[in-house]
Amino acid sequence: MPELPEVETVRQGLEHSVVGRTVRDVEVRHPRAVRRHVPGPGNGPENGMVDFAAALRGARLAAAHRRGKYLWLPFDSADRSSRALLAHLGMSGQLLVRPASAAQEPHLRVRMSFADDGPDLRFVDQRTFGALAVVPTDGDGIPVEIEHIAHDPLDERFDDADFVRALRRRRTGIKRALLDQTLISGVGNIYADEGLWHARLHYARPTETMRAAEIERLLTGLRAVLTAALAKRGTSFDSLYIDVDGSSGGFDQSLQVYGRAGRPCRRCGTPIRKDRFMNRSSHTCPRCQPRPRRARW
DNA sequence: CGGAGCTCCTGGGGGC
DNA sequence: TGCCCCCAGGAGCTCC
Repeated sequence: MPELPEVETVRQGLEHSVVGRTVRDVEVRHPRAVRRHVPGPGNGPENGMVDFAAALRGARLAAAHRRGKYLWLPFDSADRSSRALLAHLGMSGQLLVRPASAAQEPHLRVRMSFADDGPDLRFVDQRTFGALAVVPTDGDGIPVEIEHIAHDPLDERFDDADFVRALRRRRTGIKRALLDQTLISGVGNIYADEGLWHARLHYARPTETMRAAEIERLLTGLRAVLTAALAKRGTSFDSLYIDVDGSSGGFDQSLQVYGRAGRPCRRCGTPIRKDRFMNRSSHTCPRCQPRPRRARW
């Protein structure tokens, strides 16, 4: 499940292997992969697959940026300066730099070749929750589609005091808030569970009852986990996440609660508990993270 | 408009 | 062995 450490690892790979290169050809092999692409006016048939490929052909990719779990590569020629290739990996999306001669992956969705005859960039996505699009960018160079995404907790622009205020105004449970990308970005199910364990907070804790010191403790825990995971190039829990070279991340060995149901808490030895919550799994230590009296879902 | 539920999707794995 | 169902979950959408 690509979250901040995984997406940032992919971004670094793209910066190294794709930035500065010019797209020669684009092959869209599955319409769902470009479902978020909006064909521009006067761009021929109202066919997102055709328009996406046409918009990308000939573009020189000038940089690789990330906001939360989104990646984008702005185009740099003058007439394309306000457009970018936007990518979200969803649950199982992979951006792979592969030799043009390499065999097709089973779930290859989009294939891009480059004018320099170097390796392809391939978008492979088993569960098809991910997507690519060519989109307009605003005056700050940010895709309009993702202006609503908050800064992530490793970003120096992230304002702790603003987050404390915004969180305490919410009327929901803390995990639901952590997964809301308009409040804090880059955190998904794995790192939310890990961060809450580090801060000894239960996922159903009502946000409006949280003290500023508890929220700071949570940010400290999240930052520790995200930083350590990034250093290991991410978590490859179900092997669907790999970086642009096809290598796995190593942080799954360091997970404290996620995927450890029934096994002892490494702090107190109590068996880790797994609950269904928000139509997904949540992992807690029942002793370190007691359920609040007034739980909020 | 904030909050919460629904939905998209595929392949691995467990149960029978 | 084969088949069915559950499970993994990010985020846009819809409804209240």
